[in-house]
Amino acid sequence: MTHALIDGNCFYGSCERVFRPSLKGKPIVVLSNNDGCAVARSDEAKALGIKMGAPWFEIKHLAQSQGLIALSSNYTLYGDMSDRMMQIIGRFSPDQEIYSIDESFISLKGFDLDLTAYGRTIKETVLKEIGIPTCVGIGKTKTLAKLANHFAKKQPAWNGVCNLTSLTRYEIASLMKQTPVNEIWGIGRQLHKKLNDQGIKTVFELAKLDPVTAHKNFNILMANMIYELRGIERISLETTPVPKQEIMSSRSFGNPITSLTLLENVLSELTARACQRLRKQNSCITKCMIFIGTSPYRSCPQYRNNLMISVNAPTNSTDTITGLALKGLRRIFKNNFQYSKAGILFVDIISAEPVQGSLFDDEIQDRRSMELMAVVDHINCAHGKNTIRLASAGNHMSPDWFMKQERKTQEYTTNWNELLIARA
DNA sequence: TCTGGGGTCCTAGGACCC
DNA sequence: TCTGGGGTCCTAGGACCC
Repeated sequence: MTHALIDGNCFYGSCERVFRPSLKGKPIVVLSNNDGCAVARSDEAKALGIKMGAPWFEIKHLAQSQGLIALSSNYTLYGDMSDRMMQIIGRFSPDQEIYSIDESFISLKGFDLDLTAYGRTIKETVLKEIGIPTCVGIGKTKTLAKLANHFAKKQPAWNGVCNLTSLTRYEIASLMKQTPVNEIWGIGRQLHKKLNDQGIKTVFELAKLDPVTAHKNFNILMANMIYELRGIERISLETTPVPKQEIMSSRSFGNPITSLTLLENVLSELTARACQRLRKQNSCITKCMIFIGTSPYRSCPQYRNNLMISVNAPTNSTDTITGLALKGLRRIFKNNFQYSKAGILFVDIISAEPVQGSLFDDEIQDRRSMELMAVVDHINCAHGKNTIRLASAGNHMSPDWFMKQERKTQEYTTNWNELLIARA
């Protein structure tokens, strides 16, 4: 097997730069919701020492002193740019896995050509067609492709394309000896510490470990990582999207909420969003969890609670689920707290196809509800989200309304009113 | 003043069964 | 004083990813 991993460099920042070329060459960061912390950094911003996830209030001073530019996140824009990028990449292989908003694996199995040159062509095509710079990593397994991508990004000599399959064993070993073990896909903070305690500091040292012992000392994931580093495939390419086993819709609020009514509005809309995603993958739920909480970062009285709710018969109806969610909310809501977060989590997701009705279920009602939801989704898709919603979601009340987004750019590609128009 | 939102997989331990 | 062995299912929590 041979895989390539293509990922967008500073993807969110690059999307912004496509529409505002003046941002090129400047230190920019894209902030999370509520303008909370940096979730994307340009090379220039990294050079200023800004870490991933750095809170904005801690790096704000760099705007004055170093010309750092911060933008609120514009997920509609990034989602659309991602779709376009993935489509372009998909032309280069019959098998593609879209791993995240900015990363895609493709299979290069059986490709009898110069893979390094092929990687370069992919990179150049994406740049030419949508203006997003990427890096390409090629390896025998997904883990090796990830590692190659890391080299392509970190070491300028590769020019953005690193093909491990073109190197000798000794060359690969030498690269692995220079690479700290935590650069591996799947080694986070805790595992890094544990491995370090055992004297395993480099990728090379990890690859040398006995997978069976590693399974005992850690878990199966660690064993798989070692096999993958040795070129033995353990993680396969997922070319067809698998239905989600969990769906979460939650928000933190820039300005805390104290009133039950407002919290009901928020939860109602979050539930509607989650239900829409549920129907999109043609699933139902039998259980869900709602949660609310104050901010642990504020020095106000703290309260956090959640409630697991069971549904009578499997459903994906916004109407039914919202009713249950709001009823649950009233049970866990307490007065006199400053709520900073709310959300709903769907667990126990099952296919919508052969729904087993409960004894007490009115089947006709259920079918009508499904039809109603299909119409709602259709209208919201054609005329913009939130065109139709439940009355409990309130009038023009959206969770995003409570979000701080002071630096957001326009939806250049998905909103007629915000298209970029060249002036003569 | 100010710290995101969305996921996955694995393991341990409890409840329950025979 | 003594308290099986084996199995399943479920849940909570930890670790990781982007």
